[in-house]
Amino acid sequence: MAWTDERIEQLKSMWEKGMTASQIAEELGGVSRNAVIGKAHRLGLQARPSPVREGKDDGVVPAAAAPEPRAETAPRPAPPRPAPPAPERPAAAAQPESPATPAAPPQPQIRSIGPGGFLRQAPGETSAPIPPAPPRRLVPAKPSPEIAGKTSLLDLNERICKWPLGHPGEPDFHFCGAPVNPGFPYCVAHCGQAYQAQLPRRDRRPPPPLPFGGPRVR
DNA sequence: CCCTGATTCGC
DNA sequence: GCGAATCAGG
Repeated sequence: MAWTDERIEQLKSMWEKGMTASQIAEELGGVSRNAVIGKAHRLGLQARPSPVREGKDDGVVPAAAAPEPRAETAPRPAPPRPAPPAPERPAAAAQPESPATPAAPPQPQIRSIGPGGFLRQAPGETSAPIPPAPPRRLVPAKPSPEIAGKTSLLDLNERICKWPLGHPGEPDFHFCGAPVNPGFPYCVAHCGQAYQAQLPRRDRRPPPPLPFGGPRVR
């Protein structure tokens, strides 16, 4: 797969967005993680925090030695961590006890919950509109108990057995999940089922009689 | 083991 | 220039 201008642009963009070389390689397709890394370096893209980094040029660095800052080496920029801004929750509900504020008046107001957790205003209510609820943190849905601990479709990757167990649509449908026989999509046992040597015709077991007597002959 | 990026070196 | 092989840390 050639490094066309377009693919190089994609690589630059994804690399600068902080995607890992593996992710970029998978996204581009047709190239390995190493190819992406090699190309990125040849393009002079900014180095990323690497587990290897230093430690090879200095054969021996006593821990007590003066920490020489190595002016030659480019200053190591902080990793571009896209720190998610902590959503500052409007502290309306978190009001600490305020002496000047009397206890909240009882509000047996009947409200219903709209989609997304919005409080519906009662009909005819004259107060200011209720501000929308703050965005809620999304958490992964719990898997159904039938497939808890089983290998689901989303768990599949190149190193676990993809032999299906059960049938799609059934609540407990899942996949084998054992380590694959390297180079195959299945584990050794399921490779044995998936790939069978073809026997000479005379050695093949004749098919069992069909339960309904076989196709009608006229 | 898995992952990561850096480097090397034959092509 | 390319990228597999290798290294080495997390």
